[in-house]
Amino acid sequence: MLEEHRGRGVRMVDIAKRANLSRQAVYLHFASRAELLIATTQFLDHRLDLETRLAPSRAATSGMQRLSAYVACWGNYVPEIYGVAKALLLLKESDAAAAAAWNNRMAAMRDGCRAAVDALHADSALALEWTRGGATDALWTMLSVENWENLTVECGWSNQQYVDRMKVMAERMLVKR
Amino acid sequence: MLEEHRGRGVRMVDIAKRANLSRQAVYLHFASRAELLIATTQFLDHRLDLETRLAPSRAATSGMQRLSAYVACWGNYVPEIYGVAKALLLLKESDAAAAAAWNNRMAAMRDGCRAAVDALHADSALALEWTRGGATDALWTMLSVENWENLTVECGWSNQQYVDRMKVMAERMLVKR
DNA sequence: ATGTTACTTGACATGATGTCAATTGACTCA
DNA sequence: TGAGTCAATTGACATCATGTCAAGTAACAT
Repeated sequence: MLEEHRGRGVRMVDIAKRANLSRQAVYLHFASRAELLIATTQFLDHRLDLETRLAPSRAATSGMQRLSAYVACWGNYVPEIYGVAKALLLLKESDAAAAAAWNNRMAAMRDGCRAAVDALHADSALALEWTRGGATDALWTMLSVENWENLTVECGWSNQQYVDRMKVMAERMLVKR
Repeated sequence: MLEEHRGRGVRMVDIAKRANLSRQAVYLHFASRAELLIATTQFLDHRLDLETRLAPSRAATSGMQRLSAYVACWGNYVPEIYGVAKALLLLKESDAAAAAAWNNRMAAMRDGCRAAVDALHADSALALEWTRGGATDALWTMLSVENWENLTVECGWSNQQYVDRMKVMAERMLVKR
């Protein structure tokens, strides 16, 4: 349902109906909407097997290859989690638990960015303008779900275009020439 | 008040109190919270004199200079409007009028991005990987308020760092070498 | 004296989340 | 067969913010 509605306007009563339950019964399973969304995210992560998807990036033998693989992995992952992610993103502004859960996930994503930047650095391929921290911040921000949303929904990029162009952007931005 | 609270949690009753008015009286002046926020944005734009601030960018004699001046202008503008912008950004998800107002402002910002990209193109300085449309999308997304928020608030960049590094990012990303 | 203007107070509707109490139907176990 | 447990139901209620409506008031102008 979250995918269908892009994370917006899905109420507890809608979820209950779809599960053939009363609204109140949902609270017998999840203490709050935030908790339900967080559990959904974890379920999705497990089902989509993020770990396996990350293998190509981890197996990369050069910094540039690692960066490219990471961007591709993430770029193909976002559309699959977009609905839940957006719902959590909206809730985060008013719910501390949702904010914590989101920040936690983003911290994990940031680790991937740092690993890619470190791999570039190890190859002496990181452009001289950047510190490793700064480059990680920049890459992490560029790859945000909000930016994916902006580029695909507002700008009309296909996901393939997103991945291809984001690879170009990341490489031009970070890699020494 | 919006600046103080970073655009979050400012209710009609708070605004009314600060103006020594009853909550209901505010509705004698603004039909809805959305309208009040939109009016506030327009007021701020006027007071901060965006047009004058854009002069250096318009006066640029090269594409690269124009890009750099535009990034600086925008990067110094965002922190001044952040509170209202964030409030509008939050409301946009649930209010059509707020969404329209926001999109309108973002369209204006996008024009600035396109002008910078066009100036690069006119100098034959736009990197070959980019179409003008694609480059505009990318620059526009990179300069989003959300990204500014991410880099300054989450990553702890000072605004000076934001401007300097964003110039580097934009240039590396878009300019041919 | 009359009307206008800006505002006040108090009451109410709406919509979503979340809580609570009482009840029901199915299943299990001694 | 009777007792207990479990999942769920219904209905009522609290909360919180937005937004609406009606009736009243104080200052001021003509």
